[in-house]
Amino acid sequence: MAMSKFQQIKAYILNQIDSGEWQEQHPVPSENELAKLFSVSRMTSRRALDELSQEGILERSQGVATCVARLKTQSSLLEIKNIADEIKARNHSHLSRVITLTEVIADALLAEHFDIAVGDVLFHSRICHLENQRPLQLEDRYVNPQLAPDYLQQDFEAITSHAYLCKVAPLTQAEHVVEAVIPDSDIQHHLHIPFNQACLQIQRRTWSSDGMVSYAVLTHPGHRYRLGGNVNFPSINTSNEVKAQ
Amino acid sequence: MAMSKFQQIKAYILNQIDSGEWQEQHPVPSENELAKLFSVSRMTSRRALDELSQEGILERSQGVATCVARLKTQSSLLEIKNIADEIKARNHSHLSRVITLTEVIADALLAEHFDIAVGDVLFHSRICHLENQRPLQLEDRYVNPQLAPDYLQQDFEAITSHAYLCKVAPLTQAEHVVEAVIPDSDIQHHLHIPFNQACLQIQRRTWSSDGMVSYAVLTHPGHRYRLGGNVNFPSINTSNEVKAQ
DNA sequence: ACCGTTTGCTTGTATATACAAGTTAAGGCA
DNA sequence: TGCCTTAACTTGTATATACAAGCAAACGGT
Repeated sequence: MAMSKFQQIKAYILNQIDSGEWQEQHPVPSENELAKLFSVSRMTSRRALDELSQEGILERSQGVATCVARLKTQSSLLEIKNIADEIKARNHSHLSRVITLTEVIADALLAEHFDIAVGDVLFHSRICHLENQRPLQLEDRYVNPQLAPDYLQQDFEAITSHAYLCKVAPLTQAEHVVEAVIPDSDIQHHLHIPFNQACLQIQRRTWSSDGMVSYAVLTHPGHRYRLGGNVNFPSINTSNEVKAQ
Repeated sequence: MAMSKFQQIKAYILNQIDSGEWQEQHPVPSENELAKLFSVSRMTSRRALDELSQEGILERSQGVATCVARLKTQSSLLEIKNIADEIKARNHSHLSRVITLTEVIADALLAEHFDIAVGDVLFHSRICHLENQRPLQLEDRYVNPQLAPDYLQQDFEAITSHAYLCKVAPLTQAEHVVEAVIPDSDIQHHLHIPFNQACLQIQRRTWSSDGMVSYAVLTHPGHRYRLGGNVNFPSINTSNEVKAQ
């Protein structure tokens, strides 16, 4: 593999965190300790810590220590594409559990969303996405059978439905609606949440060049999932002066 | 003052980009050139380039050069600037009702958000925004007194706090976090919502060139307010990766 | 003209060293 | 006890040096 030394140290640290050995706020070894442990110079161990802190995995504070950061489960709004990528980016394990995968008949609401007739056939999948064995998202997806005829034959525990759809019907546009809801008891059960827990729900409609591909309702436990975003304003922050402390 | 050397180099580069001197894809001086220019070691100039590339300002490619990155297409997604504009855009009446306008002492949470000490003074306003006489948003805003010393003397039923802050401390950056919550009884009361109604809550932090300006918590009744947006996908996320775990 | 090698740039990794700056806890004096 | 100094850590900045790895253009022989 020929991983460079600082990458080995990063991998080691991520491993400790991932395995639960080091919990949130747990102090990691200091630069000097890591340098000794791995027989490298301090600058090398430092680089590992620096990059991990940059990535939001660790938090450093001068004069004190470097600790495992509180995980914020944040995602930028622009990247609501793939929950699997998001989880993997946090170096956590991702599992998809297929709950339902079948044909359904469009009711009035679905017919309106897809702009089809009531009674037309759609594909439907209900998949629960788990991060480190804990439910993070319940994905209810309705798919246009014309654009993905083999949808029901896929193994969505091996490839995400999103990835599959991107393959067979490259998306050109998406629309999101975000709202706060208290989900029905069925969803509560799948997400392992208590009664009356608020949830963040994203309704996502996607189009390819050939028309609307899918309508997905993504429900997240409100207390764990955060949907964040940064907006930068045109003028670049030169940030030369002060910080008003 | 007393900016460290690598920060001076970063500022110099950002300046060149901001002034239009260096356009997209324009190569910036090499590590060695910068080192000579600023009379620093290569490791120091390198750090400036490294951080800027990490921040997405520059793109580096081994063996070739470091160039100004292509600007990313901005999201039109979170246009959460001004609830008053939004209501007026729907041709409805907008009213602000000031509930609280006072000094507060920073607790641990606020201190962390503002990066100040616990016990420092902040300004606080709680304002309820009504659409057609019905509550649509409860705005809890904490303001840096250094950047808006006259905040408490304003009449926020005549001008929105957002508009005032934009005037006295033009914003350069903002960060949003959206989540679903069940608010406390006080907020429930102000928003006229029943017990255990889910709400969409936006936490918004804004910066001007002189530092962080304000931290606002905007709470909306879940059943009425929706946060929507369109995202266009210029280049398609290949996302071919099958996860073999 | 074609093709491989060399040369000279670039960025990437790694080390040893030095001092500055921030925090905490132990120690000592009043 | 209470307060202050100091010592012993931590992270942050900066330097000089070395070699590895990637790329491209100049060079040279066929």
